[in-house]
Amino acid sequence: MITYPYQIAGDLVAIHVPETSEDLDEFRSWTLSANARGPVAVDTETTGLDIYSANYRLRTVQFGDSHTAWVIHWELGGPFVAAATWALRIATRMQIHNAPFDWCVLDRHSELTIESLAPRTIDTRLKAGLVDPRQPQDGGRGTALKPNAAYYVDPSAPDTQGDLTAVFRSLKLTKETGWAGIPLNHPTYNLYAGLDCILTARLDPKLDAALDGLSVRPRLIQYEHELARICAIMQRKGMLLDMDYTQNLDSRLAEEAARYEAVAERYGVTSINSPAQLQEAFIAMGETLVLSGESAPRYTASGALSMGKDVLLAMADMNRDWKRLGVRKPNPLADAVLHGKRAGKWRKSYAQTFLETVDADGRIHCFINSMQARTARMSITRPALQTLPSGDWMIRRALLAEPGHVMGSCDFSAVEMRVLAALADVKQMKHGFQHADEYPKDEYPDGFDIHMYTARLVKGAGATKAHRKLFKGAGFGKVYGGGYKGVAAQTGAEPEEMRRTFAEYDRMFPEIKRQSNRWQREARETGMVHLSVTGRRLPLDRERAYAVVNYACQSAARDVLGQSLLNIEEAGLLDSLRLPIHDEVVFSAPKGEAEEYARTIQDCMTFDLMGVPITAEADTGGRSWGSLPQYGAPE
DNA sequence: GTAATCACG
DNA sequence: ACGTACGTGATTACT
Repeated sequence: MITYPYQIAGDLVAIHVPETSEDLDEFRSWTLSANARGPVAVDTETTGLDIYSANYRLRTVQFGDSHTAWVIHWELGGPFVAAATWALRIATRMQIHNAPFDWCVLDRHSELTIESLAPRTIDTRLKAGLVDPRQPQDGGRGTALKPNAAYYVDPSAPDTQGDLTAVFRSLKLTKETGWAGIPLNHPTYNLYAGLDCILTARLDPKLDAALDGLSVRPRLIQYEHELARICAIMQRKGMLLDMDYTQNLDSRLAEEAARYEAVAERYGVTSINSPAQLQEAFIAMGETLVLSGESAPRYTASGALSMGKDVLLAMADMNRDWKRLGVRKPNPLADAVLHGKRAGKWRKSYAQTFLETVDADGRIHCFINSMQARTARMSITRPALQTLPSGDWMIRRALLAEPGHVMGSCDFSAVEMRVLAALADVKQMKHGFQHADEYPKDEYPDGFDIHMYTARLVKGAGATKAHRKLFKGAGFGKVYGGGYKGVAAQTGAEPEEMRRTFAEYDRMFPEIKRQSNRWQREARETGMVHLSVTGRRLPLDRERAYAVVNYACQSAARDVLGQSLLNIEEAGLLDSLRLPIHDEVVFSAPKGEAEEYARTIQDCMTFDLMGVPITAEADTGGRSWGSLPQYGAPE
């Protein structure tokens, strides 16, 4: 047995690395007594993040408590695998930092399943996020092990991940190759593997004390663990990729990008993604960069001339839907850059990422972070399946329902507006939502619409679609905490007209401003934290306290989606779930039962929130995601 | 690493 | 007193 002594928070701790079957017997007897004392911290080291790739390996499984850690060399197989598997089976409670990753690794590479691990798991990363959800770039501590261990356990605790990358470099390995290439017996690797467990074991009670001191509801902590499990199960299932289509798409986009890059090169632009080169070329062509109807060029945050999409579209004489405006002679470089950049982005960010992340069974297993944003919104990475182009079916066409299935999606109707009406007790708005079914069909041919309803409240029966558009902008402005100028800039409306619309909106729905002021005052009295309707802590930036309306609405809408996921599991349809997308779920349903699945999921996404009905509408399509009616792919 | 850009709800 | 668009992920250029 190799034992590494270390000091954590002034205590002597030991990291054991068993080498023989006698050592493993000692590990077993420690496990039995540690398990009797309380939860056991668990962690894994693997060859990287691509859990589902063919050559992926689980290298070590670590177990620990506050003073002792055991690094079991899974990679050696036989008795080591047997001992670790046994320990994972008998553990009554496990503390894991970022459990979904280890659940998925163990589910794929050991005999244990997410279903058997999750109910016994305490995720310290989830707990840290409930204390403070802010990421480091937003002024928070972040939820990684390192900053939390440093804050709660020992300020001088090593950066086990960061320091290892330095070790990788000394071994002529990189951040990418290091996890697979570092020798299994490397002392720092084993020391840090064990230390992570000890730090996790010590972090957990500190976080419990913090959560208790902040009166965070135990039910909320349990809810987040259930959502993490559901998202891990979606990740394990993955989504089928149409390989032939995607390979074809990749080469089509490559050809298209090259074609437009060649055009740009004729104007001296060698990198269409370089704003500096574009600016120079446009000025050389005699462009003033002042958009029609505007008095000055657009600038970026740091004062450079903007070369963004809006500017390029205007020069190419196109609107936001890429339709010709006919107000000027289109600039051929602007047109080439727009097309070239789009083809390049779609290829690199979508088509190629699909092909790089797909597993041997043709499935894409994105990472679903069930509690990522400050508002606890979920995020999806590797690939970012929440952000595929929605105005064109080309990319979504690459993702398929199961054989014999069709794709479905069910999205909430104006959920953030409904949540706003509920949370701010907006009388007239609530009335509209509550009586949505009673409005005449000729007034709302496509069903009740909150923005048209608002326009009618203000303008009377003569309200037009143009009015609706203005009030829709104002509604979004309220949900985002924006002002009329910002909304006017975003929607292209006249600032003066938007200012009037905002005034009318405020008169009709005075409760929003009132609630915003109340929330901001309460937050200032309680350390710049807003307590959401589900008891979630939402830290505010002092200089952007107005954002509280957005945080309250966005996080409540996220919790409504979370409850829907629990309901869908309860209804027995977890296996059909593919993705959560903020106000929508994507599912795969057997062809003959698609309508029934859609109805059930719709029911799971229908509730009452403080007297306001939350409703959802499901759609089903053909085999591909792109074939859903809103995208319109032929198959 | 930062800035800019572009994809989404 | 006044007004503020919110939240993400990924890529590329450039320092």
